[in-house]
Amino acid sequence: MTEERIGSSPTLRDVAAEAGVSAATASRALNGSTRTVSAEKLALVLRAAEKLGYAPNLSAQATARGSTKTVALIVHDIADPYFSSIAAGAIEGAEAAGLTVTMAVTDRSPARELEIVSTLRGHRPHAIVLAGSRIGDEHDALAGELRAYEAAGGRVAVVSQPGLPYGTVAVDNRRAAGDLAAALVAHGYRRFAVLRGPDDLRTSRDRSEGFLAGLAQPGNAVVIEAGFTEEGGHAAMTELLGRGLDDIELVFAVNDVMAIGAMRALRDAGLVPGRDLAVAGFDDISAATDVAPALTTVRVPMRAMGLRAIDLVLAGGAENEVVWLPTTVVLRDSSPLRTGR
Amino acid sequence: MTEERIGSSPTLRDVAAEAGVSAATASRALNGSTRTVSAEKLALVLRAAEKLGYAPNLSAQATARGSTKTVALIVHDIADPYFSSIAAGAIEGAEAAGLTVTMAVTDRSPARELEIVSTLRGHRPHAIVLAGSRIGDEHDALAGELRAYEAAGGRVAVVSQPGLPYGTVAVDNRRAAGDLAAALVAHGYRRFAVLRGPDDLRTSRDRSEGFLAGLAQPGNAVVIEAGFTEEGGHAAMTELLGRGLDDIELVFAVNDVMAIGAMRALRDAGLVPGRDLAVAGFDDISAATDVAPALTTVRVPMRAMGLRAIDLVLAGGAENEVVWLPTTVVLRDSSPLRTGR
DNA sequence: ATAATCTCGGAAAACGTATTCCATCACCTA
DNA sequence: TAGGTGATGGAATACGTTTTCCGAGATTAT
Repeated sequence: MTEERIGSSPTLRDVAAEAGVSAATASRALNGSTRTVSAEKLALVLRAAEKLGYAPNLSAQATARGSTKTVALIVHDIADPYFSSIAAGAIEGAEAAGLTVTMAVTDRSPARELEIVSTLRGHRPHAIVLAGSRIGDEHDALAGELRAYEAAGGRVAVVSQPGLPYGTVAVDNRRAAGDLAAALVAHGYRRFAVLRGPDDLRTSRDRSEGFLAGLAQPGNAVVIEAGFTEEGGHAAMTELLGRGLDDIELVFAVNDVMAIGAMRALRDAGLVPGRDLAVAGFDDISAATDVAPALTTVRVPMRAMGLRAIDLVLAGGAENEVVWLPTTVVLRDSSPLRTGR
Repeated sequence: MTEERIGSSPTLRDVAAEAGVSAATASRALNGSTRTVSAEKLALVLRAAEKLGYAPNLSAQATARGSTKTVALIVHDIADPYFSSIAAGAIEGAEAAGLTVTMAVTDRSPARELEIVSTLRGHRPHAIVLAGSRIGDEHDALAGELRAYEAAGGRVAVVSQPGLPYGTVAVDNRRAAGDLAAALVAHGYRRFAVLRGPDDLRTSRDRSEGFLAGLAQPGNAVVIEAGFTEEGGHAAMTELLGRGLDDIELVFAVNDVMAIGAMRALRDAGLVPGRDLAVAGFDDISAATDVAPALTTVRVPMRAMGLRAIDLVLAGGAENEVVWLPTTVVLRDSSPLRTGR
């Protein structure tokens, strides 16, 4: 005998009517308001809400309150384990705080990135987390969009790109790559190739420069640029093999997916990674343990990075606080100890 | 000399005022309305919007229109390559249609799943896509929530769980697993172990039952249940080894991450996957190609599944249309041809 | 020339909620 | 007992849009 309107959700007014109270009281009862409501009416409202299957319209709440309960996460490619791990951490942190995460992927296109941030402004998310962006300087369009967003009260956090005027969580890519280089030199390696990503990718640049700086004689390395993907690593390694530089002992790819692509290229050429040519990567994605030989790399706490980025925007601390997370060099079978020459 | 209110975005009224027109005209000018507005005023409004850096408040739009431009995607674990690939496809499809994707992860907890759908209803998303859920029957709470959501005009699509009264995109897990079993039998294998996930996971059940049914003598297989994760695969394989069933020739894990975990357990025990014990998985995640030996598996078009799920909810075709996507058995080095006994 | 239609602009109402005022009532203090 | 104070409920308004409705010109058909 209850007459529910078909085709639409029950509204706060419906609940109020059912409970025999005003909309204001219903509103106060159903969410954390400063105002108190009598136990009697509270029970009435809760019962009515339950009976009608009421779910507050979050859009309406957002316009009334002027703020939303969502945070936007921007990644290059969600299928890339690096980003999906960061996303997992971010989602975990956000859900713990009662926020929902909206996600957008840039496909590594700066134009797309700009477009995304621009439409995102319309969503008025509580915060925007940029994972692996390539914001240039203060003068480009993206920086402008972000400034506008911040001016309107939004929070911004950046993952893995220190030096921008936002809360940042990062690892010291340069130093870690240097540590890796030093460890490999200590393992007996002398002649290197570096497979790096596009030059405008801060992460790629830091890692490749840090690695070169960590070598005893930096001159001894050939550098090849390629896409920041497994395909890119494959292509770069193929090119390297084509050049016929037989004296190279170890190939360092600036991230694990590239390194794994490079290993595949080696196998395609009939070579055995680790034996014929050593390989090292960066990130320690879970696949790094599973490939054979297991990949020497630098462990980056990706999940923690996502989590801390959320902390950062929620804590609302200093504007451009930088959280540095520790890394570990992990040597595995893809770079066996090199005895003798 | 322009006086912009600090601390908040320009509103439609601001734009209208700046352009010297009414709010109604500004609204009509700035979005695809049925009504036309004169070229002159249109230019004025566009110029004003540009000047002020106007971005429409999507929450307000949503409450006014009564519908949002978002679709919600629910996955078990975004760091799992199976789900992150589906997510990549879904995001691609959604962005192409001008929708934003909000994401939630259940961590494989039915309680969490219910909670998520319930809060999601508040967002009034255009559609909800459930990837890898475990909705039981029509009587449980989750089904109830979904019914309420649909009654209010929302669309639901399900990935990989046919038989529910929603648009579905799936692969025929049972048949594909049977095909894989047949191919392995043809390769000379006779004695099998199956590492499967929790029994209430439809996907796991279909794959393990299909595999057993595809064997010549189904009796010849031992079945071990474990978590649907790499850790689960590792644990299951460790248990299997502990049982000392030396006559087993091939271990089939119901998904690739479990299979990869199983391979790791083999190596931990000093055995060589593929030589001492063959392994096969299911899904063909990209890591399957990169492990050594490369993993025999069934290719599932995960990205396409995400994409088609979005198509399904956008097309608005038949309520419970099922889209079947093709699979391919791919035999790799982890299950070498078995010659003689 | 007049009626009928079309085009376009703006005022105002609507969407579903939060919140600001009032008003009422009970209780406490002096 | 009078005035003050605190708790509680409701009416009304605000949030930033979209959309309905109305009216005024302009255009077309007769």
